[in-house]
Amino acid sequence: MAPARRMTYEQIADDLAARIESGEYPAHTKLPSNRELATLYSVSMGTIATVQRLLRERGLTYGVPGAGVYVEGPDD
Amino acid sequence: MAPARRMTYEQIADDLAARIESGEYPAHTKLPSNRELATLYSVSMGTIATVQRLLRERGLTYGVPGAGVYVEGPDD
DNA sequence: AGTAATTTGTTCGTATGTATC
DNA sequence: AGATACATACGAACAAATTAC
Repeated sequence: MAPARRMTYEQIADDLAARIESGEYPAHTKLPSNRELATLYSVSMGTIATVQRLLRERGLTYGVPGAGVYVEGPDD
Repeated sequence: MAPARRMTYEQIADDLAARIESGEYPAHTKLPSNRELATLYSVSMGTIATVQRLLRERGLTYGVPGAGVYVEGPDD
Protein backbone atom coordinates (compact mmCIF):
# COMPACT_ATOMS: atom_id res chain seq x y z
CA MET A 1 0.00 0.00 0.00
CA ALA A 2 1.28 3.39 -0.88
CA PRO A 3 1.61 5.87 1.97
CA ALA A 4 -1.31 8.21 2.35
CA ARG A 5 0.83 11.33 2.05
CA ARG A 6 4.13 12.25 0.55
CA MET A 7 6.80 11.91 3.17
CA THR A 8 8.93 14.86 4.17
CA TYR A 9 12.17 13.23 3.10
CA GLU A 10 10.70 12.33 -0.27
CA GLN A 11 9.42 15.86 -0.87
CA ILE A 12 12.86 17.27 -0.09
CA ALA A 13 14.64 14.70 -2.25
CA ASP A 14 12.35 15.47 -5.16
CA ASP A 15 12.80 19.21 -4.67
CA LEU A 16 16.58 18.91 -4.68
CA ALA A 17 16.47 16.52 -7.63
CA ALA A 18 14.40 19.06 -9.57
CA ARG A 19 16.85 21.84 -8.72
CA ILE A 20 19.76 19.69 -9.85
CA GLU A 21 18.10 18.77 -13.10
CA SER A 22 17.07 22.38 -13.72
CA GLY A 23 20.72 23.41 -13.63
CA GLU A 24 20.48 25.36 -10.39
CA TYR A 25 23.18 23.04 -9.07
CA PRO A 26 25.46 22.18 -12.01
CA ALA A 27 27.57 19.03 -12.15
CA HIS A 28 30.41 18.76 -9.62
CA THR A 29 29.24 21.75 -7.62
CA LYS A 30 28.70 21.46 -3.91
CA LEU A 31 25.27 21.40 -2.38
CA PRO A 32 24.53 23.32 0.81
CA SER A 33 25.76 21.44 3.86
CA ASN A 34 23.42 19.06 5.60
CA ARG A 35 23.17 21.50 8.46
CA GLU A 36 22.11 24.29 6.10
CA LEU A 37 19.66 22.02 4.32
CA ALA A 38 18.15 21.06 7.64
CA THR A 39 17.68 24.73 8.45
CA LEU A 40 16.39 25.60 4.98
CA TYR A 41 13.76 22.86 5.03
CA SER A 42 13.08 23.12 8.75
CA VAL A 43 13.75 19.45 9.37
CA SER A 44 16.24 17.47 11.43
CA MET A 45 19.60 16.33 10.15
CA GLY A 46 18.37 12.78 10.43
CA THR A 47 15.77 13.51 7.79
CA ILE A 48 18.44 15.14 5.61
CA ALA A 49 20.56 12.00 5.99
CA THR A 50 17.68 9.98 4.58
CA VAL A 51 17.36 12.48 1.73
CA GLN A 52 21.05 12.23 0.91
CA ARG A 53 20.94 8.44 0.83
CA LEU A 54 18.02 8.66 -1.58
CA LEU A 55 19.79 11.12 -3.89
CA ARG A 56 22.95 9.01 -3.78
CA GLU A 57 21.03 5.86 -4.67
CA ARG A 58 19.42 7.72 -7.56
CA GLY A 59 22.91 8.53 -8.84
CA LEU A 60 22.33 12.26 -8.59
CA THR A 61 24.95 13.07 -5.96
CA TYR A 62 28.02 11.74 -4.24
CA GLY A 63 29.17 12.60 -0.75
CA VAL A 64 32.73 13.24 0.37
CA PRO A 65 33.03 12.88 4.15
CA GLY A 66 34.52 16.00 5.64
CA ALA A 67 34.00 17.97 2.45
CA GLY A 68 30.44 17.99 1.19
CA VAL A 69 27.89 16.53 -1.16
CA TYR A 70 28.44 17.12 -4.86
CA VAL A 71 26.33 16.83 -8.00
CA GLU A 72 27.18 13.87 -10.18
CA GLY A 73 28.32 14.49 -13.72
CA PRO A 74 26.45 13.04 -16.73
CA ASP A 75 29.38 10.66 -17.28
CA ASP A 76 29.80 8.67 -14.07
CA MET B 1 43.87 1.20 1.50
CA ALA B 2 42.07 -0.45 4.33
CA PRO B 3 38.86 -2.10 3.16
CA ALA B 4 35.80 -0.03 3.83
CA ARG B 5 33.87 -1.39 6.76
CA ARG B 6 30.57 -2.95 5.91
CA MET B 7 27.81 -1.09 7.60
CA THR B 8 25.84 -2.79 10.32
CA TYR B 9 22.54 -2.33 8.53
CA GLU B 10 24.04 -3.70 5.32
CA GLN B 11 25.47 -6.75 7.07
CA ILE B 12 22.12 -7.50 8.64
CA ALA B 13 20.26 -6.90 5.39
CA ASP B 14 22.58 -9.26 3.54
CA ASP B 15 22.27 -11.89 6.25
CA LEU B 16 18.49 -11.75 6.14
CA ALA B 17 18.52 -11.71 2.34
CA ALA B 18 20.65 -14.85 2.35
CA ARG B 19 18.28 -16.53 4.79
CA ILE B 20 15.31 -15.59 2.65
CA GLU B 21 16.91 -16.87 -0.52
CA SER B 22 18.03 -20.06 1.19
CA GLY B 23 14.42 -20.86 1.98
CA GLU B 24 14.73 -20.33 5.71
CA TYR B 25 11.99 -17.72 5.34
CA PRO B 26 9.62 -18.88 2.58
CA ALA B 27 7.46 -16.53 0.55
CA HIS B 28 4.62 -14.81 2.39
CA THR B 29 5.85 -15.87 5.80
CA LYS B 30 6.38 -13.32 8.50
CA LEU B 31 9.83 -12.27 9.57
CA PRO B 32 10.66 -11.79 13.25
CA SER B 33 9.47 -8.44 14.52
CA ASN B 34 11.79 -5.46 14.42
CA ARG B 35 12.11 -5.64 18.15
CA GLU B 36 13.17 -9.28 17.97
CA LEU B 37 15.59 -8.54 15.16
CA ALA B 38 16.99 -5.67 17.15
CA THR B 39 17.61 -8.05 20.04
CA LEU B 40 18.94 -10.85 17.83
CA TYR B 41 21.45 -8.57 16.12
CA SER B 42 22.09 -6.35 19.14
CA VAL B 43 21.20 -3.18 17.30
CA SER B 44 18.55 -0.53 17.73
CA MET B 45 15.14 -0.55 16.17
CA GLY B 46 16.22 2.46 14.15
CA THR B 47 18.92 0.38 12.52
CA ILE B 48 16.42 -2.38 11.91
CA ALA B 49 14.18 0.21 10.30
CA THR B 50 16.99 0.99 7.86
CA VAL B 51 17.48 -2.72 7.22
CA GLN B 52 13.80 -3.13 6.49
CA ARG B 53 13.84 -0.19 4.10
CA LEU B 54 16.76 -1.80 2.24
CA LEU B 55 15.07 -5.18 1.96
CA ARG B 56 11.87 -3.52 0.81
CA GLU B 57 13.71 -1.48 -1.83
CA ARG B 58 15.34 -4.70 -3.05
CA GLY B 59 11.89 -6.15 -3.50
CA LEU B 60 12.53 -8.95 -1.01
CA THR B 61 9.94 -7.98 1.59
CA TYR B 62 6.88 -5.89 2.14
CA GLY B 63 5.72 -4.38 5.40
CA VAL B 64 2.16 -4.36 6.64
CA PRO B 65 1.66 -1.74 9.36
CA GLY B 66 0.23 -3.33 12.45
CA ALA B 67 0.92 -6.85 11.16
CA GLY B 68 4.55 -7.48 10.28
CA VAL B 69 7.13 -7.74 7.54
CA TYR B 70 6.55 -10.51 5.03
CA VAL B 71 8.66 -12.20 2.37
CA GLU B 72 7.70 -11.25 -1.17
CA GLY B 73 6.54 -13.96 -3.52
CA PRO B 74 8.19 -14.57 -6.92
CA ASP B 75 5.09 -12.96 -8.48
CA ASP B 76 5.22 -9.39 -7.21
C1' DA C 1 53.30 21.84 11.82
C1' DG C 2 49.45 21.21 14.42
C1' DT C 3 45.18 21.92 16.42
C1' DA C 4 40.45 23.17 16.09
C1' DA C 5 36.28 23.41 13.49
C1' DT C 6 33.30 21.64 9.91
C1' DT C 7 31.07 17.98 7.31
C1' DT C 8 29.42 13.42 6.03
C1' DG C 9 27.44 9.26 7.41
C1' DT C 10 25.95 6.00 10.88
C1' DT C 11 23.80 4.81 15.12
C1' DC C 12 21.01 5.12 19.13
C1' DG C 13 16.92 6.23 21.76
C1' DT C 14 12.61 8.18 21.75
C1' DA C 15 8.20 9.99 20.17
C1' DT C 16 4.25 10.16 17.21
C1' DG C 17 0.85 8.52 13.88
C1' DT C 18 -1.40 4.86 11.66
C1' DA C 19 -2.99 0.32 10.92
C1' DT C 20 -3.87 -4.37 12.35
C1' DC C 21 -5.13 -7.98 15.55
C1' DA D 1 -10.90 -1.19 23.75
C1' DG D 2 -6.32 -2.36 24.19
C1' DA D 3 -1.95 -4.35 22.60
C1' DT D 4 1.12 -4.92 18.87
C1' DA D 5 3.87 -3.34 14.99
C1' DC D 6 5.29 -0.58 11.04
C1' DA D 7 6.90 4.05 9.19
C1' DT D 8 8.46 8.39 9.85
C1' DA D 9 10.76 12.10 12.32
C1' DC D 10 13.46 14.31 15.88
C1' DG D 11 17.52 15.07 18.81
C1' DA D 12 21.92 13.68 20.15
C1' DA D 13 26.30 11.44 19.81
C1' DC D 14 30.24 9.40 17.47
C1' DA D 15 34.14 8.34 14.02
C1' DA D 16 36.50 9.54 10.01
C1' DA D 17 37.74 12.80 6.54
C1' DT D 18 38.42 17.37 5.19
C1' DT D 19 39.18 22.18 5.71
C1' DA D 20 40.52 26.46 8.09
C1' DC D 21 43.50 28.98 10.90
